[in-house]
Amino acid sequence: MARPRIKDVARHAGVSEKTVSNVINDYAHVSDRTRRVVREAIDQLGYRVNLAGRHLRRGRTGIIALVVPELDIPYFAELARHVIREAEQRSLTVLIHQSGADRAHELAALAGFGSAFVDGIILSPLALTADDLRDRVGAPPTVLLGELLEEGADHVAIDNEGAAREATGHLIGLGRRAILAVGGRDDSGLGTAEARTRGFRAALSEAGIAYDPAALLPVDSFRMPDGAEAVARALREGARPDALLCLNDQLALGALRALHEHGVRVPEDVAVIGFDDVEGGRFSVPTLSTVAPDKAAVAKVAVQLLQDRIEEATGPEGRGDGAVSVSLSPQDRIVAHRLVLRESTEGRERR
Amino acid sequence: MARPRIKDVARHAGVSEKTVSNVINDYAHVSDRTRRVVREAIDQLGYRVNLAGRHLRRGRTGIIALVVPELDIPYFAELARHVIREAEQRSLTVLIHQSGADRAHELAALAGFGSAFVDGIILSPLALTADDLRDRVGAPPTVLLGELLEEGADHVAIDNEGAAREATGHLIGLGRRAILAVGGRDDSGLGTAEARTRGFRAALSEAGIAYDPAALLPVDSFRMPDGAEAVARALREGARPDALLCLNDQLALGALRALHEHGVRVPEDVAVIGFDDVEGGRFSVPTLSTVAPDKAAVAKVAVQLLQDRIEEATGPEGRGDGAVSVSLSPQDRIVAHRLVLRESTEGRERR
DNA sequence: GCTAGTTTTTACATCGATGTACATCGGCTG
DNA sequence: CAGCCGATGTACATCGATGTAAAAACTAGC
Repeated sequence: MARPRIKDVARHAGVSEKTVSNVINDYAHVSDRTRRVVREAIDQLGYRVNLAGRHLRRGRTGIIALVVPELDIPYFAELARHVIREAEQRSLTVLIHQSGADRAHELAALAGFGSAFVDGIILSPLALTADDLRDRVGAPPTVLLGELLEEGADHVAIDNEGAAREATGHLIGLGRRAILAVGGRDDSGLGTAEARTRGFRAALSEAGIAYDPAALLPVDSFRMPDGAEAVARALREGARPDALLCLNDQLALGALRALHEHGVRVPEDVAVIGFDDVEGGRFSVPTLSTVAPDKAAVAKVAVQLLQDRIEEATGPEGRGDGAVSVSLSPQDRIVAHRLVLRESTEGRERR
Repeated sequence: MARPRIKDVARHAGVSEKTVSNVINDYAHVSDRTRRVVREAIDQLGYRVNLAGRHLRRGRTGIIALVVPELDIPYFAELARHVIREAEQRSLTVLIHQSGADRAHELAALAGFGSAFVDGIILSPLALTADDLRDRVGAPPTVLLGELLEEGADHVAIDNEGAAREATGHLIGLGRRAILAVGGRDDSGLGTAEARTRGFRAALSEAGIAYDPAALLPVDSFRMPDGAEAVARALREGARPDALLCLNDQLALGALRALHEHGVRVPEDVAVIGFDDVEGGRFSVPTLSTVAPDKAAVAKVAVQLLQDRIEEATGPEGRGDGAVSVSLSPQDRIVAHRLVLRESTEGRERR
């Protein structure tokens, strides 16, 4: 049998459609008796509201999109878990979208998937440029995760530069001097990797260690194979580091593997530290020291901020046009991070 | 300025709303000149179709939901990547939903999130019972991943029992006799873990090895900490296995860590094999032997099957009522798997 | 019993896009 | 040049739910 509509429920209960709607939406002025009759009709027919109709009328879907480069980079998966939890508490549904670190996909996401059917977007950009963020007429409210790409957008991040400086400082404190930055790159840009590279250089400079551009091992993406390859290549080419600052844990885990294959001991010969504090680093051999961002806080702040923007754009009851408003000044929110020291820098004795 | 509607574009271009709609939808009989004029108006106004209106009219959203227990279990993240890719090729958008292995959430997903706004669902169930799958009036078409829970539902899986038998056989072939199944459980049920446990027992029995129920190390969930704890506890309690069949790679990676901490050599003292072939197992120390399901095939078959069901339920052009149809017989699709042998069973020399 | 005030319920328009059915146009045939 | 045809374009109804405004039902007070 076809799915029942509100009309069917109304007929079945002998009331008007609007009354059924009122019951569904807990409108105050409905007599108990009517309410009961309608409820029964709903149960009997197995009626459930049609989101399309409601969405059209209300102008809101209650869905927000989380756009990440790759879901199978554990950091993003763990972050997604937190965002979902946080959104759920505010009765928002999260649509996760994988951009594949592809500019076209990220742009499509920014535009609301070519159709404004999400109320807002939390975007973790990799390939976007600052220009892409301008001129977003009609796009839904957006919060960026990671480094600020451009004035005028809300964003949530840790202090990447400071964190990298601390992590590098930790390595230096262990007496290491020949430190490579795996994933490091030219630090003039705006992204997260650039900020971390800046922190790396700042720490070297503070310690009076000369900086050699060859200390940056570039990678194509931030995954285990890339970390393993970059380190293997460096060793083959004669590099003799005594420490590695890996710009994320995946690179670090790949690096651990490469060091192992080359018979290099960690941390005795080479100390290794990463970023993100993913679960894999707590069970690797050796366990991985890392910069742990407060992921729950990132998620909480991002969802909160986005919800504020949504309400601002459409009014608390919806029925706005969903366009970006420029009234509130953009927010830069920094959340906490901390160093988590494990075997890959501190050795086994610490356990 | 408010978001433009089709009406605004029509006025701007000096044509009717329907003509604009025809252009948007690539209807054949529109003159080139009209098409161009409309396109220009669309660009100038920055018009994008409103999904709510289209959805209401067409009865389809082009969105399917993928429901997994936990996104930060890499297997599901990797699977999600494949499903997304596959769906994209069929111009479907994937909404990922995390059920937290929670029955209430899985039920909500089955019901289409309390509102039929997804066209179909791919569900990887953990906590559902067969009963939950009955009586799904009005719910969208659904494809299950993993073992068959109940006649009458479409599902896609590998031959879990057979795969477990092969994996166990491999361990036995290495001369191992004292094999523990990490994550193993009472094998009378219908889930994936149960099927793998059956395969484990079958292999033991074929090899004439006596089965001791203590060989099953139960876990609360299938993550690294659980694997590490289960194995650590077994060792503390005096177990002296020479091989571990771990029901997924996360458990195996946790087990590797626990063995390492107890000074047990892998694979010399204990051989370890897992399931899923996640990326972490290719970089662990030692690398992890595993049963590799053809994830791309799982995704492909699942999306394909789901799309067929959707068309069947609503007609190729949409505008159906989205209710479950019982006309086509339910499909049981088995996809390929293979053993991937790495250091954790074969040792270093193989590389 | 009637009026004023309040609560409950209803009819109707509306959100935006698109299918249906029909009107119009230009060109071609005989 | 009438008549016909296919190609284009349009008016209108429709999808389902809900806001608005007003009618209906009820209550209380005199």
